[in-house]
Amino acid sequence: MGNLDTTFAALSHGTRRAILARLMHGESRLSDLAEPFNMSQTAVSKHVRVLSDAGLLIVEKRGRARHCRLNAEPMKVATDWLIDYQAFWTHQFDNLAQHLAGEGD
Amino acid sequence: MGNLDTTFAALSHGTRRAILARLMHGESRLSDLAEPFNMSQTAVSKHVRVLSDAGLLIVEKRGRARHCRLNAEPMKVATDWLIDYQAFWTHQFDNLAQHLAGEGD
DNA sequence: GTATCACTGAACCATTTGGTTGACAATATA
DNA sequence: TATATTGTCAACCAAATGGTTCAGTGATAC
Repeated sequence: MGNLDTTFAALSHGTRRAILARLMHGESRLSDLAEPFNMSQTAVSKHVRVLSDAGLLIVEKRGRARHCRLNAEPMKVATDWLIDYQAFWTHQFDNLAQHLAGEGD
Repeated sequence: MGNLDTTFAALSHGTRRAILARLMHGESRLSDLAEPFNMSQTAVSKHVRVLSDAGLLIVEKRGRARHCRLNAEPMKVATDWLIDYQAFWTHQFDNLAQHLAGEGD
């Protein structure tokens, strides 16, 4: 749990990103999360499991319901990794790359 | 190509992230990319294909070699998506969530 | 022209993923 | 107690993923 592999893998599915987006508005029960999706509750439950394993949300058993809430911490780690490439998407990454290559490793 | 699904999926494998990291230092031939990895060149070629399909690198045929160079643009899109959650990992995302939930959707 | 290098494509394989259904467990309600 | 709600677990399935090997293609070097 919590490594870049599992974080990025968890984020690579639209349904799971939609679940996270929903949880930005506040915590939600699993059945409420499942309602808008055109799939079985079991399927949504599996997606929640993937997100939970990745540490992106926290499930709390309360009565017979499971309440999910966002835990964005792993996203920070993922973002930190991506940010290293910022220079390459902002401007002349092409030149920079050639420059670095020219300087010898 | 270029959607969040394929971008995050491409980033979810350590080998592929290592390839991208290597390309930060400048472009590289496929065989040079493959060298440090303990797997066949075919396997690396497949990873490069995944990255290429995701738009994260550009392959240019030059003579008999394939030269790969970084294209970080899709990372910006992924980062933009992640940044929306920044408030939830910086401070009291818990309180914020409860506040938003309390305010009614 | 022939051999070598760099790479792709096809076939294969094991594992994972994303979905289904049906049975069950646990909790709340009537 | 009986019943409905909430969710999990197990079994199953098709498709995708990540790797292999072997054969072939196209460009370079000798």
